[in-house]
Amino acid sequence: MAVQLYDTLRRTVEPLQSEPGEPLRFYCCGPTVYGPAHIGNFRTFLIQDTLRRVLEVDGQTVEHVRNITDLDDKTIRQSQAEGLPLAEFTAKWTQKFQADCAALNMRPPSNEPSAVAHIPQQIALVQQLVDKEHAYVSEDGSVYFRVDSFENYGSLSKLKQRDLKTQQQNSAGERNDADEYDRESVSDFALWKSRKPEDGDNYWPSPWSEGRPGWHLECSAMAESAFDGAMIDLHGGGIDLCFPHHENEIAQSECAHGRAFCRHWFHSAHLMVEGAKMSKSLGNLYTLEDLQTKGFPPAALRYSLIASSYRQQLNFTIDGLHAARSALLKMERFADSLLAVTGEDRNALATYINAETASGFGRFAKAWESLCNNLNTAACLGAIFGVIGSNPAPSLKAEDARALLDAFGSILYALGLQLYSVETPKQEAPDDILNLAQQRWEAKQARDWAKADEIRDELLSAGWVVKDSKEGFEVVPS
RNA sequence: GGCGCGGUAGCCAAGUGGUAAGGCCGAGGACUGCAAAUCCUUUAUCGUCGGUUCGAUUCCGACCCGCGCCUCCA
Repeated sequence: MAVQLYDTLRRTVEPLQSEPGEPLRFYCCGPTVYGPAHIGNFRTFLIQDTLRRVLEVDGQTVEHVRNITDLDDKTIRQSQAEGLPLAEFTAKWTQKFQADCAALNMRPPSNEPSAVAHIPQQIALVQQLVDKEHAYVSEDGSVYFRVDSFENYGSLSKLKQRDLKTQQQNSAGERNDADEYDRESVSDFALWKSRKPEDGDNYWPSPWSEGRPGWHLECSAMAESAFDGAMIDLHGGGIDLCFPHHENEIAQSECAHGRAFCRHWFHSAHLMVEGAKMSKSLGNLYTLEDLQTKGFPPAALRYSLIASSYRQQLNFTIDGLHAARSALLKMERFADSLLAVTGEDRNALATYINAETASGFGRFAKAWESLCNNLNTAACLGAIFGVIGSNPAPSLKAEDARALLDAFGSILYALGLQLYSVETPKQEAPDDILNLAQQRWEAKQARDWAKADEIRDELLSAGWVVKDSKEGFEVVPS
């Protein structure tokens, strides 16, 4: 079954396949590196990573490009606030972003181009647009794209040009006053921004003025450069980028090159936090680090963020994170039961987690088909737990257990879920607690239940729970 | 106003024209001296009102409610 995915442009679910013999060229609008990425950012990037993994399991070669936006108002402003050169500042946050991605078990993209490293390409692109009169130079040396010159403008977001032209108020009812007064139309957008005092040292020479490229232009130029001029097969991003960012990318690239920019558009919905829009002022803007500090493993966050439909808004909650963690533990027990049959230890699971399936998906066929069907991760997880619920391990021969682990491993690879990473770290109890627990154990051995229970209550009020087994006991934080 | 997403059990969440996957939590049971852990069992008629149909949660229409985007926010 071919991988199918909803296409924002055509508004239908379409098969996803590259040209014969070509890799599937997948471009994602990456993060703006002016601070730590939040879980909303990661939802989008995790969905993209998951799709890329599904395509790999499907046997496709994916050229995954995700840019780093290191040149825009926010990076400039924030670097200056911290008194750091832009490059040093963005390098710091780029590294943090990459570390977070690794913690979330995201595959590194094939290529992570940076905007600052593509200034010449961007200038060349602007030049083409100026030459073809799709762009014009203003008095201060800025260059704007002439939206009127591109008939298809608005086709992705289905916004009619006349709506855009007449729409001079924003959603708050305020006038959209441009801070530039030299645009021909309010819907025109900047390709090149002439240098302003607040830009500091962050300007580059160009045929029009010293300045810097506009944000929309960066992606067009980087995509063109990364794919060596070939058309993008699949372009992803958060739903908010649909308009105007992607609309503008299309306009720039198609006007410059006279051919289609991208075949298939992939947008993921935003997330809410505890029922409210995520924002700093509400204090509900989580980063990966925030959640790790609260004791949640990255794998639980990954599970939580990919477990529901990517096209639907996700309401992120701490409860949901607990549920994700419990669900992962359930998967671990399932893996344990299979490894017990093959006679392997937990370390062996890693050998099963890869894009290949030697013997097909077997019992996990439904789980795999769900992923192929518009990345239905929720149905996939449901199918996985369907298999787990009727765990066949006890009746399997070792070779069958290995085949099942092979299929399970490929599904886990596609979802990017890491098992055996969600245990609460063992916390060594202090000596006095251990002493008490030892006394309780002795009382228990002497069948002095009253005393044993008394000590257990004492431990509990000190914050420790005793867990007995046949061989002995352990104490864990309550 | 334009474009888009959604309203399914306590929470999260799939799905189909023929009487609703799954996860979490809760409850009951097994196990245990009692617990914990684990295992088993268990919880809905799908926003409202009409229509089409032998039959609709699933198709059509209307309505109500929540949310997102509408110029640089993933």
